[in-house]
Amino acid sequence: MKNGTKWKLMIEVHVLNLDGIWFGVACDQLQIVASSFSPTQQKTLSNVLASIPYQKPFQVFVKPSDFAQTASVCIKKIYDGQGVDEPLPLAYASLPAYTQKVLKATLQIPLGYVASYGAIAKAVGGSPRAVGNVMASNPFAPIVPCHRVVKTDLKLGGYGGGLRVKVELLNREKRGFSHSKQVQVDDGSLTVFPAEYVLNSLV
DNA sequence: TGCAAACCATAAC
DNA sequence: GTTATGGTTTGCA
Repeated sequence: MKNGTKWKLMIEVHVLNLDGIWFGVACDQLQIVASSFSPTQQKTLSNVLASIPYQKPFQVFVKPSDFAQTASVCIKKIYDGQGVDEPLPLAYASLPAYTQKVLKATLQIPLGYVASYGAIAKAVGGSPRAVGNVMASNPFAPIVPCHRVVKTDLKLGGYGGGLRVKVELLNREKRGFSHSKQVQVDDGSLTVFPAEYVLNSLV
């Protein structure tokens, strides 16, 4: 734990169960390093550990720090379809530049809306396939709302946490919007569609 | 519809 | 370096 003269930055890993879902978050004192959720504690924990992008000592706490507590509550709110008022500080720095761009663009998709892989690719550069890759390895689920990214034909596409969860999240987030709109991302704009478009096409 | 090829950033070797 | 791998898209039959 100690490295000679001073403390290393410690990563704290915390899991909690809310409504039968295990939420996990890894953070240091300043920002979230990784997050995940799944039906089992073990899977959540291993997901989070696998997502920690660099080797640092970490510790699993039973009693979370204030920051970890706040982060967990935010994740739960997101899972409930409520969204959060304040953006959570995420540790992007260690991720590849393109990954950062895609994640940031994904964060711009408003609650209740979805965007396509292709549209994101257009906005940030690269190809839809590459965007899909970033989503697949999204270390900040569900904080970065990769569940709001779908195929061009408004079919679901895939989801790391399982398609059932993706549908569930979109169902909770839907707000009865009826028109697509444009949102600004980094250096382009992104067309987003109401979540209903996707949910309605499921039946 | 369904298939095949192009797409392109990463991770793994 | 090189290769394999996708949460996709598009075009063509």
